[in-house]
Amino acid sequence: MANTRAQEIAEHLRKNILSGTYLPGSRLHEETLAEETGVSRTPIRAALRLMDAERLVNYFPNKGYVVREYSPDQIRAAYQTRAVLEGLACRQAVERGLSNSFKNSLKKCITEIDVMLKKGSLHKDNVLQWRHWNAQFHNQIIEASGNESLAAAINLVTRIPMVSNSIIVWSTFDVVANFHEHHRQIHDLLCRGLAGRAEFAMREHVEQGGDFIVSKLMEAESSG
Amino acid sequence: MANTRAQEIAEHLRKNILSGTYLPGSRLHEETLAEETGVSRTPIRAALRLMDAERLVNYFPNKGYVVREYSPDQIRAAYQTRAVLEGLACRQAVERGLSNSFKNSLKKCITEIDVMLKKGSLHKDNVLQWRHWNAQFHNQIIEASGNESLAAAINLVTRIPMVSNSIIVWSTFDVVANFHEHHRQIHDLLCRGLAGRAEFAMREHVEQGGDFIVSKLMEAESSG
DNA sequence: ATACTCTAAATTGTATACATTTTGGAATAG
DNA sequence: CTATTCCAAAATGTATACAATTTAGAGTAT
Repeated sequence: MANTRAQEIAEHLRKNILSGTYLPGSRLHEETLAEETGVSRTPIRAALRLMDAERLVNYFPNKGYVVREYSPDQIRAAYQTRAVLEGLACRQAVERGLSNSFKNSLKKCITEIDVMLKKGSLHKDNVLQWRHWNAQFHNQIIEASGNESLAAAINLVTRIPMVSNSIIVWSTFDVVANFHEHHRQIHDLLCRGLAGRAEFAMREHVEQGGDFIVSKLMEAESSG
Repeated sequence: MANTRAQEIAEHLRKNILSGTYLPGSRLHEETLAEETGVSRTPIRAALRLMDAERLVNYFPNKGYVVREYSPDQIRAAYQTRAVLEGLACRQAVERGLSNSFKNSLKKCITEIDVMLKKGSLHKDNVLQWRHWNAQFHNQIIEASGNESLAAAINLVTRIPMVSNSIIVWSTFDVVANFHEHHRQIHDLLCRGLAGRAEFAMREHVEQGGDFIVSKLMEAESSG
């Protein structure tokens, strides 16, 4: 895993763009980044090109790179796209046949969150954990589909500056509990081999996630 | 549109990889490419990074770039992914509302191919035209969906070395005629506002395209 | 004041030189 | 003959110098 500098820089940029350290619309100045990270412009430029291909920044030839901005409509559209893709992941995972180790591994994602929710509220410290097990749940299904193109497409579509990693919006307990029920249902449908129902349950799950995020963003926009 | 050298090189590579001039599995040597194109390694490397992000090549750190190889299973998976995505494009295009100019423009893609097929056989010279109007049909629907993420995901998934641009396999008249009927049906469903049926008609259309390509590839593999 | 031109600074794009890593084969030991 | 070690050649990764383009602001004319 001894990567090249450019890849480390790419990881650095990805993280800071997704988390909002580099805000949407802000310019990414090559020399500044080079000084910040202690390398020359060469690997910086290589990393920036990757960010462009990953749709995290906009590239304007001879002008530079700007962190990509998403309107609420665009975010909604991205979630709708993700919804059909993750639905497909469920269907193909079933069609391919689920191993017992997969079923157990997926079950763990649910029981871990069970523990957190048992208290009736979600502690600040648990949010990171919740994000971990939530991501695990989704990623394991995607991997179980055995469809590389699908995985790549989902990656492309889910990484949105300042949204993907936004922690705050998920703090509403009721919503988290509701999504947790979705996961439980999806797990059940998968294990019972009900490919079609699992597909659409996942679709709806992701669509609701998108609805929630967009509504939260609109809220924040109008108030602050 | 006055692009940078790196972008020109990227276009050059993309074209040659998709068309099979650079065969899957073959190594892309930086200095050789630099000599071929008459530029230094710098823009070559920039372009190669893009090819990596577009999944047209595999990048092995400190080793180099190799044109990506797809197994029949992977190609099938890519088509299945594309199928749900283009299905979504149909649904969203309807939900968004179709302009008259769009309907006519889409209709033209059908009538143009009508002319070609009227003779009962497909001339060699027409194949390029057919590919043009076929691509137009699909792209117009994608554009009409107004979903940028969706368009990006489809681009990612449809560009497969030596397959996307393979002309030969589409030369079977009956198959082309059948797909043409699909287009006619999809156009009709779209214009009648039947979003759900259009979604699944397109899904099935693309899936059948995948079936055909994979079967042709297997054929060619076992014979040659 | 406004709009325009022109120039210098700033920024990105490319070429080249150098550093690091990988590769391949000769030499050698078993 | 096989396997191993080691070194030189080749290829990729990075830094730096230079070219081309864009940007910003002073100066000027209307």
